[in-house]
Amino acid sequence: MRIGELSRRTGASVRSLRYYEDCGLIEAGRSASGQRHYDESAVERVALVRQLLTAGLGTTAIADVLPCMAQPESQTSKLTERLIAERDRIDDEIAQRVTTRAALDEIIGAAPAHDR
Amino acid sequence: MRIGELSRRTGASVRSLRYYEDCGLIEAGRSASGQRHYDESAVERVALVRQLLTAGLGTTAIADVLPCMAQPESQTSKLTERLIAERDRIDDEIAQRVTTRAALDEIIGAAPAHDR
DNA sequence: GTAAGACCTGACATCAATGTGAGGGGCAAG
DNA sequence: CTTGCCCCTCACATTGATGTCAGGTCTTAC
Repeated sequence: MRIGELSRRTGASVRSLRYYEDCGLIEAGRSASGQRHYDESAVERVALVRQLLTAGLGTTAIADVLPCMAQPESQTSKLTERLIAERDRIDDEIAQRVTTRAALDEIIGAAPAHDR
Repeated sequence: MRIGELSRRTGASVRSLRYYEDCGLIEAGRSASGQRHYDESAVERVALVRQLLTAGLGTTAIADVLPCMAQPESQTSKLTERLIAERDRIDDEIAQRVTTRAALDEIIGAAPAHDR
């Protein structure tokens, strides 16, 4: 499939897909005329990239950890360290948000009942 | 206290403190010569601002919800809506991160034991 | 009063992901 | 062959919080 279809099927803009490629997050074959073409697996791959992006990973972090997620056998201890570091960072973010969420919730609870 | 001390006591850079003021998140008195001075309560206030920032709220959202947090009686139904919207957004972020965290954790679990 | 250090404003720089526009090919249907 | 739509690259713009630099003023201790 070409980039427009991949965009439609993943929800990522064409611009973003090209950007992900620049960052080494996805790969594309090229037709003789230079147009990108993707196989089916790209859809899932892009979904994974987007999940990690919205989880707060940067593109370089994703570039590091993606190989392990695609092929577990590629996992080195260096990469495992990286995975652990990112997991721990996510843990911190979760903890921070849980705390703040509770604070907001308490204030909301103090509002007149009909506002909730 | 002046801005340098507030910076030291909160961990926020001087630059950031001025920015928070521009955004209406903190207030400062001014000496005759124009220097900002803060009272003790500013320390806590800045801490709250930073907590909300790291929870992913933008400065305008913080400007909206801060008044409620400082004085619950200032809460209008408009503001309550805003609080609920932000809480729900945080909920989404938490859910997203929990999912991703689990995925990372599973991959980490597949690594050779001595790497963990 | 002078030097050091803290403060002031204003403006430009940074990072990351994405938007947007220009200018130019590619390809399928009529 | 032309029309319309998709694609290409390059490059500049955007958003938000923060860094950084410049040129000038204030405060404090000597």
